[in-house]
Amino acid sequence: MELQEAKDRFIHTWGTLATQWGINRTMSQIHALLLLSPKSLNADEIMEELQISRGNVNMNLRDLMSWGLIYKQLLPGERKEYFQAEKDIWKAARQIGRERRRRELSPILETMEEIKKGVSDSSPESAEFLKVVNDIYAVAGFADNTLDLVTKAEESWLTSTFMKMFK
Amino acid sequence: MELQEAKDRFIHTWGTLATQWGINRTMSQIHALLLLSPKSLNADEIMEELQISRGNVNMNLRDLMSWGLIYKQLLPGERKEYFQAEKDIWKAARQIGRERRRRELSPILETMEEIKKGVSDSSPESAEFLKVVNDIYAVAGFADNTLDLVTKAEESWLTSTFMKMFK
DNA sequence: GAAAACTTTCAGAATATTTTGAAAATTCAA
DNA sequence: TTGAATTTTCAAAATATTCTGAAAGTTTTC
Repeated sequence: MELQEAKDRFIHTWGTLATQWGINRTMSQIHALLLLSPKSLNADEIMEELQISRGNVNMNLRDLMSWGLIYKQLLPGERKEYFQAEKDIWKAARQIGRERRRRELSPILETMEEIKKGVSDSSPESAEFLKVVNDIYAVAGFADNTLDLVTKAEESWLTSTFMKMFK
Repeated sequence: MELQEAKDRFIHTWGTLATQWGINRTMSQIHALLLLSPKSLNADEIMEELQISRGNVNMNLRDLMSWGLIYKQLLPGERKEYFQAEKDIWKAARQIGRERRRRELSPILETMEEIKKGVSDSSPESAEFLKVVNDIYAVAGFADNTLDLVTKAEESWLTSTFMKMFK
């Protein structure tokens, strides 16, 4: 397998896997491209490499920055904006964890809390309903706490201390 | 807030949240409906309740069963198939964790492994590429192990021993 | 074995998401 | 300032996903 072939395969696969996670395919592919690129790239280079439009590139670069996975770089003597990926994969993974926690777990907790407030468990039916809501709240809270802990931890702690818990 | 209103809100919100997780809205709503239903429901009742077609109901019930989140029930004296949700939310959450691990983490590990095999780190460029691949492999492996252990653990262990780590 | 009751399938329709590309906005150098 | 270079926006087009409903398939009953 040629190096370029392997890289292309990586980028392609990364995009496909992302869709399963509910993440835009192109966003993932741009991320993969920047992860693999030794130097930072500008919009034109990304358009050329992935054969996609300028608008698409712009939008997804913006999203990737909001996820904290890439950085904008202004090179001296260059008008164009250059982008580079966070190359520390553990750091990037923590960032993804943080974002998913904020975007996906927090809304669950908020909604369950609101529902809990609004319903009194005066009737058996209400009590049963509230049990489900409370249980989901507890599970989501557990996931939320765990993700919080893990995303704040260092790689070394995760791979040593944390993993030893399970022994 | 009326109980029925709260239930409807729960079902609606659950569906909306699901789409963010890359999960079909209707599948989630059917799951929510069954979670909240004291008795098991048949296809017609679900069609009526959520105002969706028979084909849609059938397909999503099938998916929910493949996720291990609902069970088919054959009631004596009834021709129709009835469905009930796994009411133990911790059990359901473990099931979701197991499935996501199988569907989303395993493919990453497999792909990274294949790429690692196929590329020799003879050149500096190859070595750099392999570093990214190896790092992703390590992070995915960590997530894979953690999810494996958590999905095998009991609720009591998770909420007591595990949570003590946060102190 | 035939018909009724029910479930499954799947092609086409409806809906939702993503992408394009050109116009508008912004930035920067002179 | 001006205008060239670059980025951003967004309506329309392309694509992808989900849903429908009727036909085909299966199971059960008599």
